[in-house]
Amino acid sequence: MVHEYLVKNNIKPLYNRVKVLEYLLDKQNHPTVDEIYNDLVKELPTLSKTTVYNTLKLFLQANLVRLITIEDNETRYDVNIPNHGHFKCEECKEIYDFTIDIDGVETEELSQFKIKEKSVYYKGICPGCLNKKN
Amino acid sequence: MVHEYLVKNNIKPLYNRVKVLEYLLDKQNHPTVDEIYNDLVKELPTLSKTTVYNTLKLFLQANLVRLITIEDNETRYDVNIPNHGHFKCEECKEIYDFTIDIDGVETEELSQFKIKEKSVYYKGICPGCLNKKN
DNA sequence: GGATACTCTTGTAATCATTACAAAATTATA
DNA sequence: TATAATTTTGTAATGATTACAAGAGTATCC
Ligand SMILES: [Mn+2]
Ligand SMILES: [Mn+2]
Ligand SMILES: [Zn+2]
Ligand SMILES: [Zn+2]
Repeated sequence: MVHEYLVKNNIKPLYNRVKVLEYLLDKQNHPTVDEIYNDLVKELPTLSKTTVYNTLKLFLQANLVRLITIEDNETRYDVNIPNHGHFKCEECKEIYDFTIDIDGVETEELSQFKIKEKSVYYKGICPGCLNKKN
Repeated sequence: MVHEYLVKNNIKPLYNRVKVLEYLLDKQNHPTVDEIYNDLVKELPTLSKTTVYNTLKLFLQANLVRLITIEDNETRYDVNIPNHGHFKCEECKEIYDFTIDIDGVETEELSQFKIKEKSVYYKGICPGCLNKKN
């Protein structure tokens, strides 16, 4: 449960925080701050966008969420699940998850480096959009 | 030679364009627009930042360069070389290239997807910064 | 419970990278 | 050389993110 999960990660489970994390867990949507804010403000009319930013920064520091920076002009957020990459469709802009065993790839060049985080982003066209083109 | 390389890619080899591409090829630096501009303006005093943006956009469309979006607040550029990933050191902020055979990784989940571009970003601490810490 | 201190939230203003745009300069075409 | 097309430039507009201070909420202690 989200409440306990926050406590376990040393984050006070305040109302807004629970709502933001629940949002990220429910909609596996890779949302922007604007999307999070616009959806949540319906339920939480006094919510401010700054709070969404603050909350996400807190979650980032605690490694509960991670940034998705496929595009240089849109920052998206995702719950932090290991061994999954992201595919962004150039047509419909949808972001798909896919499992990838990136830890299984050899990178002996980096043997002296301390690796803390790995990101894999693909771009292209999704099956749905490929079909529409034919 | 840069001049011919541009011609071959259907890009008029105008003076600024040659300079920007040479800059990217010489300094394997993964520079920001600001860094490119600030360095080149020494040689090209009338250069404008808009031109740097325009030129890079052109190169992107022609697939001569690619975006590096490791951080959400800094867009960097790199000459487009296949099968290499980027490691960014959290301490010194340096971005290191490393070779990675990402095409060798199985992703049968994406068998119906048309993949056009793959990016791999790691974060952590580089050997130099690890040493300083001890 | 009530006073006090601490933390969180909010709204507005500031910042900064990028884009839009139109005029000036350059280059190509005839 | 004239004319058209493209490129460059400088400035203004945009938009996402951050800074900041006041207000609201929460915890602690008596
Ligand atoms: Mn995801
Ligand atoms: Mn590189
Ligand atoms: Zn699609
Ligand atoms: Zn370092």
